[in-house]
Amino acid sequence: MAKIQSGKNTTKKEAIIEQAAFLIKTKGYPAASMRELAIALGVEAPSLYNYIGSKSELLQTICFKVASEFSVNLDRVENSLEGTIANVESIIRFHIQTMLSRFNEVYVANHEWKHLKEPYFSEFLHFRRDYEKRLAILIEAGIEKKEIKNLHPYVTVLTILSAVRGLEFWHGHKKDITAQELENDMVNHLLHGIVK
Amino acid sequence: MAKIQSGKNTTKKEAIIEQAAFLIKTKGYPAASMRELAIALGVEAPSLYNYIGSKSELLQTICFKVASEFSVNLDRVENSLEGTIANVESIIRFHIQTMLSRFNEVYVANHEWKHLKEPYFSEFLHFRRDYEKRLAILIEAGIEKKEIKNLHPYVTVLTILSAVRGLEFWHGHKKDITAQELENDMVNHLLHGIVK
DNA sequence: CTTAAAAACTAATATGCGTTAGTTTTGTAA
DNA sequence: TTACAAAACTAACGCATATTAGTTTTTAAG
Repeated sequence: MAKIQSGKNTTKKEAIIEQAAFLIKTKGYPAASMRELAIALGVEAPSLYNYIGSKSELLQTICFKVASEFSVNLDRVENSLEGTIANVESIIRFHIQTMLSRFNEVYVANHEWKHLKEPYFSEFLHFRRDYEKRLAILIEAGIEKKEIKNLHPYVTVLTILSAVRGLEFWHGHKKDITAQELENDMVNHLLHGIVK
Repeated sequence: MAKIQSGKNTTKKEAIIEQAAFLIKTKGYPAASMRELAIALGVEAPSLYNYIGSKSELLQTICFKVASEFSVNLDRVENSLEGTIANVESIIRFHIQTMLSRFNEVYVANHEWKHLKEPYFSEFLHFRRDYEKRLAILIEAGIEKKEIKNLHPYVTVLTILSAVRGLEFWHGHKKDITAQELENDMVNHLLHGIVK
């Protein structure tokens, strides 16, 4: 049968991962079958094992790649000399932009990580908690500097992260509003509220 | 083997649905097996079919029950004589309270509805879009009355719905903050922002 | 052209799934 | 005690799954 097609600067393994992200996002990890993945790549299922070790390895790769990118960005912000508001805004914008530009992978990392096997499941869970904790510390610093309202930091973090995660549903609405407007309005909402 | 236990005011079918909500939430619909559901109820899998028609029927029941409750609440708010801010606040609080008190079922309705079969899938999708549309109309009215900032209504709706949906992750943090504080802080954040 | 490795294939294994059929046990009312 | 229905059981069917083993085809270099 046909060969696995890979774009110019991507290996075949990366082509598989990219397609897997789309399929897992669409069907959910347990319902995403290797056969269907193979068909999408124009190949029989066992051929995939020339490139990957297992189905679960695909999920691991996607989840930890995304996690790493968010972590690196947070490193950068933590070392920034800006004020808390500017830092929080920067993080929100990064989340929105990453969500919109790398939709499939980010969606999978957000929703399908619970199907990771041990020890990856625990590792990912730990990463998530750590990420939230680091954000909460950022918020707390802003509260102490009286730049930010004294709401419970974890609630603030949860509200922000959940809101940006919800961009998954921004599909089919792309005509009404540009990505830039969306980003600006959501930042405005999360920082300053909607009450006039 | 043992009989299916049901609480005082619930039928056995309701006991099955309740346990199914927990299992589907935990494992995801495709990975939630009838055998495991049966074990949790102290029974063999085929015995469940004395009470239910199929596995997919369980998902349908859960999803549409939750949808109905949110719809009824929105009916009430739409007929309210309060201002837009009060209405939006009321809706946010309802979402938070329902999310916290009926966690399993709301989670399943939020995340597993994509595994509904036709025509239920389309029906549920239509309901969701309709619900968002009704909320957007509420927001638009507030903008016209100059009670609410002129942000894109759909972005506002998306931000609010996503934020409350994120309460799924508020577990293990229950010690630090009461449900009432959580509710108040999130409402405050979504209405007035975090910038001092 | 030959050769060797890469990459596809076919066939098969073991496992788990939802569900049905048929049977036995349990509970209740006459 | 008898009789009937509810609710459990065991066994099995048909199907889909991830993965492995072994084989053939394709590709590319000498």
